[in-house]
Amino acid sequence: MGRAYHHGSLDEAMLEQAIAAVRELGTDHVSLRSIAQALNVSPSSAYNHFNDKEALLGEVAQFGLSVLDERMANALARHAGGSDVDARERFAQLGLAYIGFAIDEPNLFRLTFGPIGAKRPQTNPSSGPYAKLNAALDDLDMRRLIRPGTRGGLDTMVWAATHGFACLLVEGAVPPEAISDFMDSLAQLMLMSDTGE
Amino acid sequence: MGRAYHHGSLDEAMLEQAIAAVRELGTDHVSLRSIAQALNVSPSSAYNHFNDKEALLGEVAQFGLSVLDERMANALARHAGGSDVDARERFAQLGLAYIGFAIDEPNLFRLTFGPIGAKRPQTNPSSGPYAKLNAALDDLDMRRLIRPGTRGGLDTMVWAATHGFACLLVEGAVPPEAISDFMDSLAQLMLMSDTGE
DNA sequence: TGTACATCAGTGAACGCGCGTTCACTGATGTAC
DNA sequence: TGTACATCAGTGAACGCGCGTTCACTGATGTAC
Repeated sequence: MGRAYHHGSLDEAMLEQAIAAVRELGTDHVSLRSIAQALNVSPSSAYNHFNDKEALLGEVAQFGLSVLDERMANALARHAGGSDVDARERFAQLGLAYIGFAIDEPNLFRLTFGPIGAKRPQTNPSSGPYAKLNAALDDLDMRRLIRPGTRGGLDTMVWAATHGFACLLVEGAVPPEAISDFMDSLAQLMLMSDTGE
Repeated sequence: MGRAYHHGSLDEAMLEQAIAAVRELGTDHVSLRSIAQALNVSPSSAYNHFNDKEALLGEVAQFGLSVLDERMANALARHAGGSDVDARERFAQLGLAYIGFAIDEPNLFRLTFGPIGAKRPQTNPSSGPYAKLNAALDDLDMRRLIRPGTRGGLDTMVWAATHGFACLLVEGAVPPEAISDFMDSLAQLMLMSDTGE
């Protein structure tokens, strides 16, 4: 029970607490002092592990990105089949994972794609959300499921559309009921018609 | 020269000062006190004109929206012709106006579409940026320039795509050089091919 | 035209607060001999 | 196994700050008679 003088893993504890605080209160209402207080630790102890407040928030942003990436990976895994229908479904689920992240974690979403998160160099450009989107598009393209000649700008386009929709959703500019229409519209624009109807 | 005891139009002066401060520093670094100070007025005087800080920032957000709307109106006016080419050009310029606003006024853009701005009821749903986009799409649709059957979700889709691209641009996730590719890709997806190439 | 008075946009002091960060320090840990 | 010592993760007090908001007030303005 005796609280050790050395915490042992204060850095991890602080990051976890910061993540919880951002999730609950939003980045703007998180302070180093409140995090230290929540851990029964002096306000200055944070400086043994982080350069400053922004460094800690930066790690929270990175965590947010990893959560998004995990959600997208799960979405892919859930529809791993080899058929064209599976490929379509994977693409759709990737977008829904992105949007789901924004809905479930609005504060994390805002931090991850806000000024602090954007400043971070992405960990690995060959994995991560953007790479997953690109791979899904390549897959659709090889199957000749996207409109011929449109592959070029499609990654940025889909990324922007999905990200923008998620932003609008998070700020309440668009209601959640609009999600399925949005996904349908996106598929309709970029995919070859499947049913022929 | 003698400074009047009654300022005369302190409310307008404060709003102007707030706009300037947001533009320069970003919403997070604007305080009521600094605005009062800049106008050589006591910190409490703001409360004769605004309920609280958020009320003032809300008006700044509204101003931001009006700036965007004006830019879009100008874009339309610059290409008022009656041909199909003009209609296409109007649509494209509408998007570029949106993106240009984000680039030229990143802090205003963030405020306008952030939590504070989104809380505001839109002044008039029948004018404003969204209505302009809708009208431009209707125009294209009547001219049979958009892919048949895609009109339905297209307003939300284009709005999301443009907004998302602007967000990515503002946070530096995408370079300005990507703008023209983005616009091309958007046109390619939703418009009937014009040159037949 | 002159006077009494209500109005209300300003003042300035204060409340009470939390913030990020620095600094000299201390005490627990672990290693070298 | 026992001791000396370096390390460094913590402490706690302080610095210096700006913040939003309230409050009793005052003095300029404009209106009614």
